[in-house]
Amino acid sequence: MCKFFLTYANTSSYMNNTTLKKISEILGLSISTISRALKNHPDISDKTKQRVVELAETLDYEPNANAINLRTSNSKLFGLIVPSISNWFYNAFIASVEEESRKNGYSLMILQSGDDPLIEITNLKLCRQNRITGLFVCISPDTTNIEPFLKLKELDIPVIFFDKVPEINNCNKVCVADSLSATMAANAIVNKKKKKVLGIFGNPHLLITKKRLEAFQNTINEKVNKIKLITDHASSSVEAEEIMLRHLKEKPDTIFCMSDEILIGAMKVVQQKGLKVPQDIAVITISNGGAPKLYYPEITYVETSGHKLGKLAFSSMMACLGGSTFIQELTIESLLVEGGSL
Amino acid sequence: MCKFFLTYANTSSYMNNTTLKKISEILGLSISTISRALKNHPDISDKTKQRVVELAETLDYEPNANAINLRTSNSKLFGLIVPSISNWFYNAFIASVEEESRKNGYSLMILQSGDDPLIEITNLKLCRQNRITGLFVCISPDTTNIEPFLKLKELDIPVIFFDKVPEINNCNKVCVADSLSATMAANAIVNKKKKKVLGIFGNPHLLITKKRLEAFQNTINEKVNKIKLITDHASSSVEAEEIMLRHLKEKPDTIFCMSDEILIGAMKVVQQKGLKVPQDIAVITISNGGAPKLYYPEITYVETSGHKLGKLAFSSMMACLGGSTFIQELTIESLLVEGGSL
DNA sequence: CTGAAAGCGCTAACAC
DNA sequence: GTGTTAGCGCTTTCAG
Repeated sequence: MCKFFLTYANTSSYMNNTTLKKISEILGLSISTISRALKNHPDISDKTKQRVVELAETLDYEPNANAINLRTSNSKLFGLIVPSISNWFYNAFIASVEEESRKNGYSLMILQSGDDPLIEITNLKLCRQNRITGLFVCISPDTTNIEPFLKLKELDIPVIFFDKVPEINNCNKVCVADSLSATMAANAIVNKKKKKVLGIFGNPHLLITKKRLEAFQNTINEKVNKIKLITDHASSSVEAEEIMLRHLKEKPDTIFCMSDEILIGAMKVVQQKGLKVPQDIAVITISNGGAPKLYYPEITYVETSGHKLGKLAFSSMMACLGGSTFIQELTIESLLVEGGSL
Repeated sequence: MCKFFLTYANTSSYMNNTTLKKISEILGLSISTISRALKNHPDISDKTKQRVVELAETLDYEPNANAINLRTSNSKLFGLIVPSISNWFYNAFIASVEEESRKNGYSLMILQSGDDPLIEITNLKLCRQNRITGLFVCISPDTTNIEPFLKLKELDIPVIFFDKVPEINNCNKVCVADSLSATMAANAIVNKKKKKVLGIFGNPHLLITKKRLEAFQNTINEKVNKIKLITDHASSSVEAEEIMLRHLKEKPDTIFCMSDEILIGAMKVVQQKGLKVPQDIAVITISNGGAPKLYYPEITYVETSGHKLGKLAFSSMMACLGGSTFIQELTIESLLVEGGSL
């Protein structure tokens, strides 16, 4: 006991943490016995277990994750790198991955890159230094070199690319159905017998934009061109607002927005001009579901669910961890959610 | 060299990570020399440093954070527990804290409680197990027992409560100016000579609601009651919508919303009824700034900035870490941001 | 059923 | 300038 109190008095502030050693000294047992007792190992007698568990609780013992990771080389920690968490879609994705992680005994280290490739690399280093078990990553549009990410595979750390994925083949990707979503939106417009559509798309350099634009155009145009289609590109809500304002003179009867960001810009103009939706102008968008519910009537949208994508990414991760070396490119289905805007 | 390759071949997959030992074996130097060289220690000769750094880069060395933390008892890791990241205000707060953390060489572990006290405790344990250096926490409304959080102080881990803080005194808190914000909004309404105000407030059990309601009422009423004030409570956007619909018959000329959530509900009704803002009805809200910009005209709001609060929380944390034992209750100033809605 | 001992990767006296 | 050594807290053979 004397030794115990001596140790106790000696410790620096940080050392107030209870350790196996401390418990073992108080109980007069070995460290390994304490360790086993706390994990409910069959070798240990029930009486011993009880004594140990009791004291551990009294002393508010929490295992040192660093020591465990160091010893076992199994951090039970996932990394998640995303351009920004201030986004409905990524919010939903993260919430979903986090929930699954927690349920499966993993923690999640969430890092934002702010669409800066340099910060992205810093974040990646951080993940590596913390010896993450696996990585979920959505690369920024300006990321040209994905080598650092692929290097993780040499270390047997699975990498699941999500949403914005590299254009190479030998990696795991989970995506929303870009082409299909745009096609579904286009079909919904066709079915409503619309005549003149303004399609506002995102940054033309992004793969997602190219895919959605192409699919949308094709679907609209293959209907023996009875529908007039105007398309334009906006990289922000404010740009979308300007574009909307400019093209309104051409009297479109329907607006298609490629994303929430664009929808928000377009809807400001709808409010500004006092347009009635859908009488004066019909609106349809592609969305995770947050933005369309801001308006009256609620906007009809093709749902690309961040939540579902998160679940998919997680199961893909678990498959990799389970030993699957099968490279997968997975896509979640989209769904038309009818509001009153079309 | 033989030994090196043997080791290499032997290692399990995870062990592909380069370690100081591996470098030391290849270079025929001791581990400590490598360690020093990599930290640019003055004792080490420039030639040695160069050789070491070069090989480390070739081998893609990343220090093992777990080993360092274990050894130094300094994790350079902050924990952040928040009800939800799907929220403009918390988004801004987190982004701000994360940025500051990164700039100061810390990482951030973001955890969501989903307003569930049980998950909150799980998250807290996780933080402790990872031996965080400090904690930022916004408690959920249902959290009754804050003892576990205060216990961190015994371990010399600073805790900064933010936004939703406990009602006790001996802890560090950073908050937005609840009463003042409501007062400012009320004054803005008074200055515009409005006659009949509908104030929609949040969940009546929350401290934030009580404070804002009281300040708002007092300010409106002290103007020799020329202004008629109707107040009601909504716990969600949908409820706000219903309340708005119900009270519209009483013909208020101004709507005050306590939060983004409520604003969104109220604005759906404005759209539904085709009301002109501010001619038919004026609107003012308290917000971080995201939601008011969704509408045309943009909504006038009293800004309670998540970004500023994050900065404040961080500096408060650094003060604690710097040895300050001074318990602080800090508040950020609010600011009236004029849109066109009042 | 319990203990002793080695070692995960790293840092920091302390030697020389 | 460089090496030796001990030890952070934990798991896990191997012995008894």
